[in-house]
Amino acid sequence: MSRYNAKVVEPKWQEAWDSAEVFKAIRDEAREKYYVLEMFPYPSGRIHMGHVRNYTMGDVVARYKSAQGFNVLHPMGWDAFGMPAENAAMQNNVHPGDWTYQNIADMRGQLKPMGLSIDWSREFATCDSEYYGQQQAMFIDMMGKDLVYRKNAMVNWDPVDMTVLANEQVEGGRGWRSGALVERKELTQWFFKISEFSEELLTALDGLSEWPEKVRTMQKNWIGKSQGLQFNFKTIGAPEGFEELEVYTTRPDTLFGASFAAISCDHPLAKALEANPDIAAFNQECRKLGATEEALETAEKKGYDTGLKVVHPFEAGWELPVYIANFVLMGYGTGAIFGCPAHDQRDLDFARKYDLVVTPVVCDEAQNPDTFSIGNEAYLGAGHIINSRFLDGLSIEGAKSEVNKRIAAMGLGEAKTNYRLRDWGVSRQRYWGCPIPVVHCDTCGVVPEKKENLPIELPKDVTFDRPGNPLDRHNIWRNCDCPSCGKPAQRETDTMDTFVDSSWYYARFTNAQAATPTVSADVDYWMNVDQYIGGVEHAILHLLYSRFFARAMNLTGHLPKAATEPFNALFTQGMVCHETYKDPDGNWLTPYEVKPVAGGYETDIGQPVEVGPSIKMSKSKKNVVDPDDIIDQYGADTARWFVMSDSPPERDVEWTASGADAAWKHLQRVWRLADEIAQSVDAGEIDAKAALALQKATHRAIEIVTDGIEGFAFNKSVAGLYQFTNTLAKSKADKATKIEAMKVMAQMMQPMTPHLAEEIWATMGGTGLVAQAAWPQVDPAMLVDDTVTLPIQVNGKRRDEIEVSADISKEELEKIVMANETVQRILDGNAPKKLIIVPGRIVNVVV
RNA sequence: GCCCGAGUGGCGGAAUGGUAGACGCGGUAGAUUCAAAAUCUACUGUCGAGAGACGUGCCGGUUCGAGUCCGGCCUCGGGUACCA
Repeated sequence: MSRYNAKVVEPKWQEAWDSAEVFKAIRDEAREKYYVLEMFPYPSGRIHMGHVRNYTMGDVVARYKSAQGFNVLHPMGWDAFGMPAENAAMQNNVHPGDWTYQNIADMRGQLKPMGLSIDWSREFATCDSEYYGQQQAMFIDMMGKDLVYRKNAMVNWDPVDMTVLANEQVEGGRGWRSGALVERKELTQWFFKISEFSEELLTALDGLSEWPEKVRTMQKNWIGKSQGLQFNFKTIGAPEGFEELEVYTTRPDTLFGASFAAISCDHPLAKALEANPDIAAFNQECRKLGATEEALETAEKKGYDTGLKVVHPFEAGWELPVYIANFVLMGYGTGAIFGCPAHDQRDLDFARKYDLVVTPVVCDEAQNPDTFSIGNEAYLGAGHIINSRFLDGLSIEGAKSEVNKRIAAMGLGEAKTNYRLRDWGVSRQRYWGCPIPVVHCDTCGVVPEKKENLPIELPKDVTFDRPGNPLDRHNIWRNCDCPSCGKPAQRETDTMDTFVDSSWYYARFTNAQAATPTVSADVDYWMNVDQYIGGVEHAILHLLYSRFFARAMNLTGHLPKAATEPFNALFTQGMVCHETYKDPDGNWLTPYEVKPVAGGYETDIGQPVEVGPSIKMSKSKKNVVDPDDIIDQYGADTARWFVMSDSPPERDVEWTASGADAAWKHLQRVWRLADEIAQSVDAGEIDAKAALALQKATHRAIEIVTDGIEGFAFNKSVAGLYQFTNTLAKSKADKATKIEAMKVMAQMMQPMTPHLAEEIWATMGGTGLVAQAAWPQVDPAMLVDDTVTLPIQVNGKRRDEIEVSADISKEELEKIVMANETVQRILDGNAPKKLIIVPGRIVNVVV
């Protein structure tokens, strides 16, 4: 018996595919295309199980679609800019570029042996100047279409390192390196006008029928459309220029329940009041809260009474105090609100703390309006208006429109639709990113670079011995000629958010070497991505930015109108999780640095290990496991088979080492079976019944495996293949029938275990490569069974089962059921109340 | 805090509102072997001798019938705009 040796077999077939250029995607208008794309990886240096799972899923789809006759595009690239490269530069004194390209080489070296059906000729990294130069060209085009602007925005500022920090680099309000308390600081930064597309991005979600509902819901909530009222309060005692305070509210119906007004610490009025040292100090304290929404929302609600008042618009003598409050966001609405504590939990918490009036103005229909009062929980439900003069008795909706009408008539404001979605700040004060291609000229102001000067390449000679952006202190690079007047000028030193890089890479893959961002013949043919696959963690930012960018590319002539929604179908796979470990000093440990002991883990030097929850594998938490061991030990097919088994693709998986061995055993078994069949000799009479049974099982397997792949339930396809293997192993059918069955097995296994499938295909005498064979077709006649097993329930509980012919009549079935011993015993002479028959499924006797 | 998910045997998981636990791991017993590995066969949710009872995170509801639908919770995970 010949043995299956993955180490020999896998490279052999990979070479065969390469030399036949099986996976090279060639534009061919005569053929229908299919574009499969997995979210490209960040080149951290090692592939992990998440990558293996993600790229195997994409590969299964790509190979399956190819077998169905589509002209498949399945490319790969690298999301190569970003912070880790700069961190490595600081820690290990390596250049971010060298570090990144070395990582790419390492990871490519790990990916290629997996036998993925990728067209590697289209590979690029976003840090290639050929790529980011085209991105700069599009930035300039977007400036031309007025999609880009500058404004002030907040960043995390480390006052010791004198540098901008990412949110991730702020831990408990302190800078991760310096330990200094982080402040919010205003900087002039570049923005894309994504908010101009709020409505469009929202309504277009309805057309994304092949996206998961949860992703569309998350994006909808993120865009956050709200109908409200924007109006002015008259102020009393405010500095000059602040005679009015403009607020935005989604609850104008609760205006008579107002008990205070509140402004953000970044509101112009709050800043104007900073002459008062107490207010300056309070504002400063608020700014130390950090810049994230989470930090602001979970912080204890605090306010400072400015002493100013605003006048209620419907009652001249009614004055409300004006607070500066740490929970009011400058970035949403007008940065000022009125608080109605009875019907907003945050406002209520605030009012209880500062002892403000709480007047209910919406009454629960189930309550008595005279006694309805608010405890420590705001009332958010439906009801009618009370305590509100001319609004009393109205519904919430009725009151809203009445208030809007009166405010508009008084000339104080108007109804307004607001969106939570903010413009996309793309400025990063960092080196390892795409330089923003503009020049600052004393004469001409801010001007775009000339396209013929692109790419504006990053200078190589930089150092990371000091914090901050090396571009800022690289005077040779910074100094340039103004593209407009030719006089000496200075380059912009901000680079772009890496989300920009990943917002159009899918389009670049359609012609990765072009001298323009895209080529219309190629985007026209290959776009859209038919199946996009990636993690749910990208449900909002990456996917929303990509949807915006595709629209911007359409407006600047780089994508056709048909590609403004670039991803036809989206599948979000679950994450690969692992426990986290910390040593007694609180440093993260990798799973390789801990060893199991009774009751837990300890370090190499015997220190106790604190075990944390199982969470998304990430470099920063060090809970990453290498798939290399499995690939080395068992081969790529085993690794691929293993990650497709068991867990449904959309679910998170917890990495465990057991099970890989089982996958390997199964593949060995299939090979052994194929080998036995090839060497077998028919003896005696041919068993026609067994042959038919095997043929039927084959077609049932085709149905299960096909449905599994179509439905992104690869684990069910795998289970079906296990079952089919068991059937085939036990079959008494003749050799020819078994060979046919085994050939179908090879075709069905090909997307998941392509190397073994080729080997079996060749052994069974298949023509050509199984990678190029057509997908097997189900013969519906082979799926029909003569008899069917029906469970019999009594009162919904299963009591017995009967075997009946598949086309039995209802009357006949009733007779059989009533004659059934178990039913008779339970009925005990009584007549049944009801008999429910679901044809082919179940019988339920109701007593 | 807010938004979005998930929760089923010892474990990974299966189940158009219709036999809960397919398939795999692990376990037990047996065959084979000088012995072992490998392989093959059978059994394997819990309780119970059995009939049967109980079982899908918790509480309640709809239904002839609920893991599945509805309401209210709990726990865990993802996102929260400078991690990618």
